Amino acid sequence: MLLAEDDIHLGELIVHLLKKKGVEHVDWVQEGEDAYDYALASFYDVIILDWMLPNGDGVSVCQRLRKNGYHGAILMLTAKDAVQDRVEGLEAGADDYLVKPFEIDELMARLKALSRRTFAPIQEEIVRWGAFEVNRTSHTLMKNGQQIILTPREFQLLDLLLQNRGRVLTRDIILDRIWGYDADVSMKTIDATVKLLRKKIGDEQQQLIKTVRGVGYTIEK
Amino acid sequence: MLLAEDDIHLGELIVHLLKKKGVEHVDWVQEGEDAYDYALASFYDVIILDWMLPNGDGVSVCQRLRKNGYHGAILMLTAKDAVQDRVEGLEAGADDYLVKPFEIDELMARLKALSRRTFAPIQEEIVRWGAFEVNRTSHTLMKNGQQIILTPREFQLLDLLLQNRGRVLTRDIILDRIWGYDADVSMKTIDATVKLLRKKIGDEQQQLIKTVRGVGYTIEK
DNA sequence: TATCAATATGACAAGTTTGTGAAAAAGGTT
DNA sequence: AACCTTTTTCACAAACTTGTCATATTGATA
Repeated sequence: MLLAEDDIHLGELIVHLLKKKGVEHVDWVQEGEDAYDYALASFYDVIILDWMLPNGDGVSVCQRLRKNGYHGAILMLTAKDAVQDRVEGLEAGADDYLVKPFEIDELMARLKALSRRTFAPIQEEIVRWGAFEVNRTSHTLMKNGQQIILTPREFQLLDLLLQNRGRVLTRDIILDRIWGYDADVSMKTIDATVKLLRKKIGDEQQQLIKTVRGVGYTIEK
Repeated sequence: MLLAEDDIHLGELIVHLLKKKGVEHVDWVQEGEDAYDYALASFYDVIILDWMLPNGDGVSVCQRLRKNGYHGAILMLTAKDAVQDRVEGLEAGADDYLVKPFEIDELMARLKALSRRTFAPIQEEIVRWGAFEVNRTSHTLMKNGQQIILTPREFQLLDLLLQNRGRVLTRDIILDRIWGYDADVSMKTIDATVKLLRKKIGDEQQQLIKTVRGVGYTIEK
């Protein structure tokens, strides 16, 4: 899930509550352009988009996202309650909106309703990578037509690396994204998971997942 | 599209405007029970449901519809604007709500947003699947011409998995879709039902219904 | 090349998830 | 009420995952 909200306090609160409610993965950006870039770079089921953002307002971000093929749900946050504004938001491609100030229960209820609705028309997402084919909907990995069964952690790690191909992910970031910022595990756990993943995909030579000494891990472009 | 609204004037107005806007087919009922019966009898993309209806109020109709497998969109009309009421509506399984009095433009915008989100592949009445033939109207299952009798729960589960072939369904989603958002049953119930279904279709080896550890269940494409 | 920190490796224990069968609970029918 | 079917729960077993640790290996640097 992606949250685009420039108010630091509200942003922190929402992220905190979402995690508490069991939302696996929340990214938070504070500017319109960032929201746009993140949304098209990664894959989000739902985007919570503030109406007013510095550097690219919510409505135009929403419009451009729809134009460029983003098919997940979009929930707009707005301080305006005029009918015309609501209509404008929905016309821009938002699926729902919530007027500030709102209660967190209502946000949760709306998110739930949205993802219930979003669930069906979600696009197949298949990432091809050399001899591999990663299917994010079926949670499967194929190598030359042969299925490789990954554990959840292994799949998360591969997915994360693949989403960031060409970029080196530091251990800090990996820990943050997979185990969560408040996880209580040692860095060694990452190395161990990398090891397991490498073994499963037959990468003992570290040709596929590269170690960048002193920095982290990467899958090259 | 189904409209459940007891106010004659408002009902006529909405039907009129919907037709004018090009909505092909609008059914209009004025009582809760009728709404319930109509909705389960035919297939509607969207149901517009007034919160207060004679003979079965909107919230309970909504709840029962979800419980009994209605998966289209539901838009609630309400005169109430308290946060708690809104949450109640969404919790009951509505996808959206609109507070009266509203402008027709907003209704149209919301309906548009809803049907964009709802758009689902047309449901086949008879689904063929290997040696099996599933009839979704008569709720029967044939294997090589031999009938296998499934209980309602078993059938719902098979149907849900089959509708989502190639996708892994998490326990959360299965619970939501079969038992309903507010079901008071443990996750183990799902496992138990899977077990029963597997036994009936002769899938003790889990070749047909696969377990994706840590994620959920799936029928492969 | 010697040294040191970073990373890899494999084994293990603890923790989770799923399978299984029996039994209880809930409904429906006669 | 007695009977039947379906649904749900429960307890335990089995299978699998995960994180940690001790130790080995590697690579950078002096």
